[in-house]
Amino acid sequence: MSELEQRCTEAGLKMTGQRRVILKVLDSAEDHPSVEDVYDRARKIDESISIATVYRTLSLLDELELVIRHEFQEGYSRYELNSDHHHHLIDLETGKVVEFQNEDLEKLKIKIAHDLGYDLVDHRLELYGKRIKKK
Amino acid sequence: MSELEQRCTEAGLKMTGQRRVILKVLDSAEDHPSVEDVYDRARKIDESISIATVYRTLSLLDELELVIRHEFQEGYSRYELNSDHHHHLIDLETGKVVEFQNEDLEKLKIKIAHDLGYDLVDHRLELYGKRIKKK
DNA sequence: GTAGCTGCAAACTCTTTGCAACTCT
DNA sequence: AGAGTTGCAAAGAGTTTGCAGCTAC
Repeated sequence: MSELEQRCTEAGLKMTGQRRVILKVLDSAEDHPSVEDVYDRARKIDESISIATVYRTLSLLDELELVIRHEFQEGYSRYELNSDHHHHLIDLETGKVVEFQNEDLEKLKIKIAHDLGYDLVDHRLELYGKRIKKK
Repeated sequence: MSELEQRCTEAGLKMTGQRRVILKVLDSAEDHPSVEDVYDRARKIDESISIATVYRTLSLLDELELVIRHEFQEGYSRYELNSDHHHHLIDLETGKVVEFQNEDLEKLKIKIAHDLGYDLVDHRLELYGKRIKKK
């Protein structure tokens, strides 16, 4: 039983075949798949999975914070496993998503919120850029 | 003719009654109204405006960059006039939106993108927080 | 006069949900 | 056995669009 499956079981979820497949898809994803993506990949393993189950499972995983739901400005959601904290730079020409971390940024965010009289609970930072062309 | 109307005319838009009303609503908004909000406020001035026109007008204004379209994590869009550059902190308890600017942040964003090999074209930063309670 | 704009209703996209059947535990 | 889960299809929310008539220029 994978660590992910274990965490689901601990949270009280029944470990069904469909869930196992979806978790596997997420675990082996190296990108930030949309619901459609997860659905397509899951179907390659088990033809019978329905998209409603994918939606329901992803929602549950989001509630358990095992997964992070992103809404890059595309009109739908993308998901990724919740591991190390990081941000995203979206390549406007290719749609590629580059992950990054920055310590200064983390500190600055907290400071800004604090200066405004708030405790930072959550945040969202996305950069949208174009690759610098080498001459 | 307001400055906003003028900028629309210059961009080649016909200045219809509906557009004038919508621009007025945006111009006098002190918040970040949703499409519904704009629609409701516009209807108070002109009963006959349809929501399709509000959607179409806001899209146009967004293309012209006269307006900024936000998608805070709510499942719909909010708009504001595009004036000075700033970011938003959303109060998780009240939904209130606090605007802020931060020079260090601006520099840092550009630097991060550049270090990753990208020219920063656009970005999105939102903080979600809870007001610090005074004792 | 005519290109562009409007209201209306239908269509679209993404997501959620009611329900009866099924399946983990 | 029974609560939780599933697939299906229908419904929802927000947004877009085709069309015939209207209007600013």
